[in-house]
Amino acid sequence: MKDSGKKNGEEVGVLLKAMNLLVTLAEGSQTVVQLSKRTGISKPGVYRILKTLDSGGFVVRDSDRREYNLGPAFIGLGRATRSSAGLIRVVRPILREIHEKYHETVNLGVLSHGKVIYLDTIESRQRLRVTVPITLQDNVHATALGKAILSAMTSELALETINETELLQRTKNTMVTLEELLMATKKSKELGYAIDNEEDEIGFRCV
Amino acid sequence: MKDSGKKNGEEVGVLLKAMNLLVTLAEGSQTVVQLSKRTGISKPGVYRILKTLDSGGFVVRDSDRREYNLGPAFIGLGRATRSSAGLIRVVRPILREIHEKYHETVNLGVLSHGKVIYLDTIESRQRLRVTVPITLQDNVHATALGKAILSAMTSELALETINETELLQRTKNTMVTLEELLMATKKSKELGYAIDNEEDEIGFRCV
DNA sequence: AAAGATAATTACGCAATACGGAATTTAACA
DNA sequence: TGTTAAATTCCGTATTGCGTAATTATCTTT
Repeated sequence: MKDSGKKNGEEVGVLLKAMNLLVTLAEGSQTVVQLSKRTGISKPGVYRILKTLDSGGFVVRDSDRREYNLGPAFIGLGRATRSSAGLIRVVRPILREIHEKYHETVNLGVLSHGKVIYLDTIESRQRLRVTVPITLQDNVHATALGKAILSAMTSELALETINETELLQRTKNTMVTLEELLMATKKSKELGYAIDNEEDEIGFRCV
Repeated sequence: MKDSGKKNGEEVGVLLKAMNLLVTLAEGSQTVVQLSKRTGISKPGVYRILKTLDSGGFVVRDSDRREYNLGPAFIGLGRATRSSAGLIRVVRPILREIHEKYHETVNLGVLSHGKVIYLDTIESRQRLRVTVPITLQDNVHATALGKAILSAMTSELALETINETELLQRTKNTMVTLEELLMATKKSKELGYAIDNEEDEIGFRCV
């Protein structure tokens, strides 16, 4: 509901807004008003940006022209990215193996500017009630995957990364101090895995 | 080397440029200068936009920090789009079947604002010499796929679609007049398939 | 290792652009 | 048909992004 296109140093405001909208859209189709409320961007602003993105196939409109969705361009760009990265092809079999073993949802992610961006997911079959909407990115400090990545870094690098992010209090269990987080990271390094105990969202635990 | 961020009606200029850059990047990693030349956007402009996209994980920089690539965000957004579209899951087996039968590259695409956006591709094994770089989108009028799509539409809709695009002369075989194109479309409708006879790129034929 | 060349990055002042409040049109619903 | 809520357009203004030119970093060459 607040910052959405704040220039940090020399970045382009509209673009930040556009990316914000796209990331928000990844969670499901939404109307102009909904997006405006979620992102804090003015209604005409959202409208203009979506219109532009639409012209490039980056978003599409529903049959009733009210809700917007991510467009076909992302499928193409996603493919292009995968083929240039090559990572997923290598890692997917491993994810699948883990999934077979524990029958729980398995995530693959990378770190980018203090956020965990999910690259691949194999969903649990026994999905309890609701389907979890696809999330594009999450905070490093409040997810098991994020902390696992941190623990695999040199401590200087980890520190630098943590400094890049705001330690938002997502739930009452979220670690919001640098000390806590570094401690947890160290522990993870010893254990070989990391834990998220309802730190990002109540009702979800993660290993 | 020319138009890149021309506003048509009420669109956001920088965004058009950014999309242009991303589409260009889909063809392979490139430097600021290369992108500037390819797209006609000024060097500082390219730099600013890439910097912004980088901050959102939409592009990444090579290890030597000179070349830019599409970023992990597209993998996530691609996944999100696929799951909401559901189309590919249905169509892929069919593509594969065709591929098995003829051992040639098979493409799946949709029409978006007068361009064919490629959603999925199964590449030919016997790839002659070079690997064809992944293209995100092509002109409707100069590809077999584009013309196939046109032929499946009502003629009014096809006409409307054609009017949306500039009929660029890609090669000496490209159809640049409305009449030619409508004629070809009609023919395709009868045949059940469409042909691209070196109309988009010399050396490539397509069915 | 120094010089030359090429690319990345920053500075900066100006014009265009994107901004958002308010008005208007369109659509959904009762 | 009337009512409400959303989409879309208007419009004056300030901001933002723009591109030239200067600077710094990086790669090449001898």
